[in-house]
Amino acid sequence: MALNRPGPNLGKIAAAVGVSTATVSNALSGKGRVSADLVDTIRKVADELGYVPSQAGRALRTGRSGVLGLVLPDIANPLFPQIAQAMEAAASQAGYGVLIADSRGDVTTQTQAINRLIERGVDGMIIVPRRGTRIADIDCPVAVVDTPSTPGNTVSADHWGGGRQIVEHLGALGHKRLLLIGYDPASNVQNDRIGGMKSALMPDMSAETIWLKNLEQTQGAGCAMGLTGRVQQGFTAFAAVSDLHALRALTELQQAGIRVPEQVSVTGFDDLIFAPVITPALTTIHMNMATIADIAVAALARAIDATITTKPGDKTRKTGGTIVVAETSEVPMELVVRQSSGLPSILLSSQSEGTSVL
Amino acid sequence: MALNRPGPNLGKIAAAVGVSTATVSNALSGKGRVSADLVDTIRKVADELGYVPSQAGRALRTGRSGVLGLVLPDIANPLFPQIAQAMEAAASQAGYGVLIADSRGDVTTQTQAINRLIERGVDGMIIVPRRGTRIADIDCPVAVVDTPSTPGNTVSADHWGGGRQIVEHLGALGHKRLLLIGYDPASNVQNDRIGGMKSALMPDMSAETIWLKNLEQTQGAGCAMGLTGRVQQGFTAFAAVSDLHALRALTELQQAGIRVPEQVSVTGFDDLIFAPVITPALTTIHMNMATIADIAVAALARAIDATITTKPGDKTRKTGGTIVVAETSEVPMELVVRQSSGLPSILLSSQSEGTSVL
DNA sequence: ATGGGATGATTAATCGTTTAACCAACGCTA
DNA sequence: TAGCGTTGGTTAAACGATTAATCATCCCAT
Repeated sequence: MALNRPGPNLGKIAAAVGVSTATVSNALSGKGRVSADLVDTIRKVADELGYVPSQAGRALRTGRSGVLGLVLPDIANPLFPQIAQAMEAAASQAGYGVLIADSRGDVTTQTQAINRLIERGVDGMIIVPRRGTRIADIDCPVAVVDTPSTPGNTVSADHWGGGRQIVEHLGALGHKRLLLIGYDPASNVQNDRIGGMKSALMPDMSAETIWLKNLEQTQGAGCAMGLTGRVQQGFTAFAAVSDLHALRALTELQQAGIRVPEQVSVTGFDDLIFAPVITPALTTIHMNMATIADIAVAALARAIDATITTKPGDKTRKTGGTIVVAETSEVPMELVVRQSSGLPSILLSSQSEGTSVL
Repeated sequence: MALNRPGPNLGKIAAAVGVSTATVSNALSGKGRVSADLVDTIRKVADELGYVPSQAGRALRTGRSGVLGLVLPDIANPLFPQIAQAMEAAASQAGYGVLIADSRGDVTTQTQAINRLIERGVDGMIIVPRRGTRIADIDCPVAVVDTPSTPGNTVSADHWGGGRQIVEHLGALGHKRLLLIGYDPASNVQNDRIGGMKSALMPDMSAETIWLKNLEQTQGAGCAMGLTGRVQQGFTAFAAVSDLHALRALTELQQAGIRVPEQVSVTGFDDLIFAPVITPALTTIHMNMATIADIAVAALARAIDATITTKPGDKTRKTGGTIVVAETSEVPMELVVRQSSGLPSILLSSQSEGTSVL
């Protein structure tokens, strides 16, 4: 049967020019020794014929597929678009394709997804881990993108530093009592963000932390957070570890008639798509995904290029489990001040109240 | 050089069992004629050796990569996670991998992205088109997922029907004056949603449509929509073509002290991740992405299997531009009634006002 | 003039899988 | 027992690109 690809191959070009396929290959790759004008001729003919190299043939010969696997704990995560977009851009810039693997929140599914990627012959993987992810027994270079405190983390945003910035901002505005809103206490990222927030508290400031996941276990998913009570208790700022939870807090407060930012401030994390367009626009921490992706892909590419130099015939070679390291592992986050954070009502009451209505 | 893959290949299994590689291939694929017990032996040995077939070798021989390309107009679109997740699931179910290509909103970039996919040898593509997308000159099966009114659409949600459902719901609640909120008047999907909404208006109902993109061109991105004025004009329901815009409307109304759903109702589209957790939870239209993905992938797989039967050596074969068709092209959407829609204040005022406070 | 580098191209092997074509038995019928 | 279909396997040729090894020139210095 042997289904032929529609386009021409090296042999066709070689025949057209009147040289050997090896020369064509060398000319196009610029590797061997080919005279300058022959290179030109070959390039031109290749273009005319609309030649596109067969990745399959190349992959078979070189043992490299030119494809990276992107393993995500849950594609449904609202942050995923940013990650996928940045990784795809960085990878295609570096000449790689991106194969996605979603584990839909399940560890077993994740293992299967990783195996499928290996079967597809990816040259490397970018893994955004979930607690419980088994990375050890993957036999290709792996870049781990989580948070600096995670062992083996290759590169990530400086979540701790982001937390600091948020609280420094709120502190500068004069907020004293903060409610820190996390979702999953088992998440490294969220813990780092909260940890950073706490570390930036000035002596005259205090903070309490709630974890929505725990709350939802008793009160059901999407339950109210009881923020009205918190406001009465004197909390003036609500700092969430994600814009999603910040939005949840914001709408709950608005619904209760509490004015943001006049009475209390709300801040998020990640600068999700809705952050700038809601009213009031959300003060949040922006993540420079492009930089993170560039670093991750570059580190991966280096590791992949390194494996190519291993001696041929070394069948017992174990590139396995190599978690790639990058020179920079922490990418700073950026505070984006919008309308949802402002002077706390305590301070305003000493001035004429309501002057800073949006 | 010839970098060897770490694992065993067909030859290794063949040597271990003492048969030819062809027999091993036949045994594992179940194609040729191999005795039942020999199949068992081969399977067992293959397992023991941890054999994983080389996709590169297979791809080279069969001309099929086992990979589908997923072309998206803009990964940053909040609906993308759903699409990617569903497509990945459907594809891996059908034995395909998914290579992503993002065009970051640009048509030129999209063309390049499509070309990269072709170079990578994808067997087929799933394209969520953008106006201006050139599909004609793609030489592999293509499934187009947009909206039924788009020419060449393979499968999509019944956006028109979804629009109908929303307005029927609002009509049943007693709303008479509706503001329909679109973003981009050039979007087929949005036009169908709006069209469906209008088609469900009862004789005693009226609707006006605003397009945010036009608004933003004069007033800047993320500008206010002036909904307070609309409420004063007597509009009691705001139906957006996306949860994102519904959220924008909702927060703007809440900020202005207008109560939802007591005074006015707000509805969205797509059931984005924040829809159920905000206050009030958003009434919206849910899209059955899994079904759409299954249909798209199945149609694609059929077309791919069909090309394999074309005679070998047919170098001039043009599978090109074949937009795949599916038996079902419209998948119904589902109304999800939550808290953001309710009886309009006009009706409530005849009863005791404020009884239905959330 | 002749050995020795460059230079420029070719030859042929190889990656791992699939599959058409062929072949050797074996059993069965005529 | 010659002929024939069936069963169970082997052989060998692809697929397309890469690259080590080889070869043929030509040039220049000794």
